[in-house]
Amino acid sequence: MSRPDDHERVPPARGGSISARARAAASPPAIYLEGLNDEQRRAVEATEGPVLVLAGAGTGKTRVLTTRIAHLIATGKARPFEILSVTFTNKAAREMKERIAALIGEVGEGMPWLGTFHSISAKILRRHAELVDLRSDFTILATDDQLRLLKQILQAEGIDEKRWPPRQLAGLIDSWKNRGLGPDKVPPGEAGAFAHGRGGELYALYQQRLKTLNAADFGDLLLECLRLWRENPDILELYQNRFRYMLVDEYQDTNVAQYLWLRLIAQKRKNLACVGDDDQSIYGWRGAEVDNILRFEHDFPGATVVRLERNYRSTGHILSAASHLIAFNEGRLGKTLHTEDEPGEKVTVTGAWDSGEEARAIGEEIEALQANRHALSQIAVLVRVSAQMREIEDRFVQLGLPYRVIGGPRFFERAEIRDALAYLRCVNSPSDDLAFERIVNTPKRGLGDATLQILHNHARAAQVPLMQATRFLVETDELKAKPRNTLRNLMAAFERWSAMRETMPHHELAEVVLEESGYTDMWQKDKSADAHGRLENLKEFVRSMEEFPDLLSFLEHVSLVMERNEADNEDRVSLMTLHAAKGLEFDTVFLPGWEEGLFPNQRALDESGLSGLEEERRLAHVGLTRARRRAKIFFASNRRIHGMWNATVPSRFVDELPEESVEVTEAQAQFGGGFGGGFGGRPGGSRFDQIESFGSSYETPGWQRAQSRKAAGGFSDAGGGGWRGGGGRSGPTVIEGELVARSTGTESTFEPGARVLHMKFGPGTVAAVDGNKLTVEFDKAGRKMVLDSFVERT
DNA sequence: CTATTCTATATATCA
DNA sequence: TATAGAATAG
Repeated sequence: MSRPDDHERVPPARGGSISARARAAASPPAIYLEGLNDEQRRAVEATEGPVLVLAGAGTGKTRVLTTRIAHLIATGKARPFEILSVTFTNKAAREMKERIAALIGEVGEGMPWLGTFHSISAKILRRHAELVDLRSDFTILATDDQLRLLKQILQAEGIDEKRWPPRQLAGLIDSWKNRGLGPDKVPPGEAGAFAHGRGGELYALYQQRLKTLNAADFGDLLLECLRLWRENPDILELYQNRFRYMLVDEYQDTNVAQYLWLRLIAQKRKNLACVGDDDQSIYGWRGAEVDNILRFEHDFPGATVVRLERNYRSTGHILSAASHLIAFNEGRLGKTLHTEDEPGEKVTVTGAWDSGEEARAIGEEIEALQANRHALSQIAVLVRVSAQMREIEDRFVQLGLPYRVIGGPRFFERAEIRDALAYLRCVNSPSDDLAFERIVNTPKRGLGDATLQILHNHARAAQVPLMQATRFLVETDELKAKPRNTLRNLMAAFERWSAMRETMPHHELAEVVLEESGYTDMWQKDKSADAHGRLENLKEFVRSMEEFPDLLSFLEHVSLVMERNEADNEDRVSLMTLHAAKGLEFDTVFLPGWEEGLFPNQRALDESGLSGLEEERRLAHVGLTRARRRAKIFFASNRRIHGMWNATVPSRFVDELPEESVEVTEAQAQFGGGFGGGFGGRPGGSRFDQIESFGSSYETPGWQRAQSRKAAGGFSDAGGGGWRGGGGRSGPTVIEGELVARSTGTESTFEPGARVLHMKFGPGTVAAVDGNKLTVEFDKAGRKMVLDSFVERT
């Protein structure tokens, strides 16, 4: 993305250089300002001093941001390379570039300082790497490299990985880095929480390792940038002077490190404009500090605050539902969204018997919409946790509904891509130990722990990179004959490839390397389901290299900016998590799983209490405000959690919606009466008779049933194990009826107290019988629910 | 060293 | 229930 920009040496503009003035004069009077409402216009034109734009969902935030940049350039206040513009995702950065280009004509590389915090920091660090003990070709460590490194450190320190998982340490280090804390500044209490007080020490060791590897992890990009500026005031001043204007998108998502970063860089000119929405802060768990936005006026005295409250996206009912809900939060700056759009359809709340029925109902509603010529690409299903996706996907597959999952593992995080990358990193830099380790035995070459250990020992003893140690060792008899030959061949191959670099375009070289190393072969021989897809990914990987001039620039940027390019214009339903949906909008949005425990998520509540709840509520608000014309909420009364069925209760958020904007329906009339019916669950069934509207009230049978269950204490009182209590317990009759209906229908011949033998769990005593399901107290395995066909009488 | 069996674990995710 | 990673057997 960012090639070295050639504007660097142009002397800084002074008020209005001739060219800038000429440009300003040449452009017709501010066409780009047309169509903005008063507030938006104010946000664009308040160029001087600190500005906070509180932009509610759908109020034209991105438009303000891009117009503001266009305005700065068109009026000659700054040239493109004097504007620092920070976003959180590459996607946002890309979109912004496109929109600016559309406004003021092609800027292309002219906005070199528009990017993510990380890419901008990396760019700065590469220029001054030596000042923070790195070389300018340092590698950027992805999460899995980071974990491997930590694991090595834990092993070297003799710390039990079981008791102190590397992941946990990685999480801790991350959270310290998010708060701008170096190893020396870690609060003793927190450092003590890991491995008997060795947390801080391990953090320091990790940082030390990074330096010797000439590597930085994502957190370091920011942290080292901070250190660079703090320790070198002259360099700080350089950047303070260069950036005449600064803009930050999604300010509510900034963490402490990013806040400090901004504060340093904005200290001098103070032309910092932050755009954000405290009601859309949903990343507290990864270090975002809502406080940053709540404190803005305090941190930047004299700040101009502009509120954007006119929503251009959603209809009245949707907006009032979202506003009413979010008003239950206490820690907020307070905005009142309004629209001049018509009220539109009410938000629907639909209760379903279980998650399967919920998925069915969604599928059917989508088919109905489809029959009404609703574009599938304008429909989204937003879930709280990705585990919810499977059942919905299953349903879509059955119905033949085209869908796409948004989010999930990124292209460059896939194993095959990281492997391929590791090969290239080795070709590029023989001292890249992490890359070498990754691929020495991939594909399998018969090199195991033992061999690797020898390499490691020598490398450490001689203070040389692994590859160099290997080159030396294959000429000695330190190694057994077999691994020695294997390694010698591998080293020869790397030498060959390095030589080819001179004579061959880098993407062809990549092909050769993957072919000759046997890597492509490995996947071709693999006959698992996803092997084909992996080969496709590898092809795409090689193809994507063509977009870069050479291997070096490719490597330098993949870790930060490579994304799966989904040039998919097909008409499909989108399925994603609520988090992934931020910033998107759809005509129709389905919101399944509004149940206590799932949403608001129990874990969020347990770990963060009230602030956790408020973040969950903001997430609900984000979900609702993604919808332009239709928002459809669902909850199920029974859901499987970690494979165990649980009775669930509608989310409190459902109760926080304004009654006048909500319509309550029932997914399946069959169970509406509660008792008696419900046997013989017919799959499919007719399409519309199941979704009955009982008018806009909270008085449908299902609703009341759900409420009474809620009042009765819900699943938490049901013994924790869902239905396992069966016979003995006084669980809701309906549940048992349903359970029997789901089973083969034959009543088990076992009775409580019978001794049985299970093929897996061994001997046990039947505690309860429920249809053909038994609850057995096993002598060894404990209490489990099993099908009677899996045990025999003893 | 590799293949199999076993066991622990399960919010969200950006760079 | 599903999966990833570790222990164990071959």
